Amino acid sequence: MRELKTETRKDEIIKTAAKLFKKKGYSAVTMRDIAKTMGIKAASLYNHIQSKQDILKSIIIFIAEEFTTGMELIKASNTNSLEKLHQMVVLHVNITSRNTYQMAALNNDWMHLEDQLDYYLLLRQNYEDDFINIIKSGINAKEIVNSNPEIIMFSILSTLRSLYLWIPKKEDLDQNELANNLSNVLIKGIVVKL
Amino acid sequence: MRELKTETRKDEIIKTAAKLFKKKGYSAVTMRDIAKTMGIKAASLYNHIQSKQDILKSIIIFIAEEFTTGMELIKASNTNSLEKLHQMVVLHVNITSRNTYQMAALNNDWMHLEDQLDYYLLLRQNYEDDFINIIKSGINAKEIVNSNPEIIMFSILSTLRSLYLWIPKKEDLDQNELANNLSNVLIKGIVVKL
DNA sequence: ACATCAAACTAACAAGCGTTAGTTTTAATA
DNA sequence: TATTAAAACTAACGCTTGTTAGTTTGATGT
Repeated sequence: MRELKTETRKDEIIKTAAKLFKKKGYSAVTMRDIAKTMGIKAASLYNHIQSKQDILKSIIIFIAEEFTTGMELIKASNTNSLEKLHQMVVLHVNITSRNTYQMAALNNDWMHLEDQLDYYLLLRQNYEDDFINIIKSGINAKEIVNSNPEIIMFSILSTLRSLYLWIPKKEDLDQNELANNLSNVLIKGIVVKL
Repeated sequence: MRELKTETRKDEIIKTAAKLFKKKGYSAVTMRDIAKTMGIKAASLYNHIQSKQDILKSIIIFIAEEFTTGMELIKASNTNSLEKLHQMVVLHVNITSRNTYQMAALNNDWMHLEDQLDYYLLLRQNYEDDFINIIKSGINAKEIVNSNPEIIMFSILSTLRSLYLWIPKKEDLDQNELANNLSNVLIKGIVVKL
């Protein structure tokens, strides 16, 4: 009889692999590294996964689709552009807090995807298109300064994409406080207004 | 008689390697990849360099020391904190414009340094310490908002460290314009003040 | 024409890679 | 207790890796 497990052995392998990928990158991690960390032999991994590539795909596509889903909700929300940007900060803080290791792989190892590379690039392009449209709407509505929209997107997105490097060091800080501080800095800047 | 060459064969190897490291990461690039790109055999590389590790070290340490030198000049400059932050943006735009491939290796492959890892980490730590001290001075002088200095540093530094991903796509944009736009967005934010 | 020397070459190595095949262990079910 | 299935194991494969040793090439200066 088939049970409903909370975490399968495959999930453990993927989690362990993601942890190692964050530390050394996909290419530098061997199947023997992953196995040793789990206290088993490399060949045993293949009872649960199809290939090393299969592990990378599972990690990256899962997260990429979470971002896509989140962005759909933000687009559908009935709010102004600045509020949408705040929701995006919350989305990134939330996903990154729950998946620090996986976020490292998404950011650094996506180019090692094989079959799913085009699909990943499509999701990423759509996300960036949605992002820049929110910024352009904000400029049109005179909520956002009339600066180069690409520079604005680049600046904010770079910070959000680097969260995975920073969140694990600050486990005490709670998600809401971080998201609020961060969107304040990103949106209002840091200069004291006179 | 020894000539003074503008670019040695070793420099060409390092430049070629950096280009490939940016595309696939240090671990995924083989000596045969580098050689093939240059139209020679892998063994020939060893007439000019000591090891693969030697190439990585040359790339990363050179850039890290450029940042250290730049930061010393900024610290010594007789200006307020906001002006120092602007100078840091200029420093990053300048170094990144001249070394896009090398910046990728610095950001993504530093953990594969062996002998020089501790030295690199020291330079990075010193840089971040100097950075955060500038921010704290700005807060004390009431030039910068009294927000969490670590969040401010993280936000700005993430953007500056990601410049290498973005600059090569915008070869038309000139350095001064980019630096000015960027420090405006980072310092003044993006919200329209009423 | 000859010597020199940098920079290429061929050939090979030992170690490590992802992966497969077939076998044994383990623990729950009938 | 016997059966079954999941999940571990051993052993090995074909290939790629960084690197070395020794040799040939080709241009330069005397």
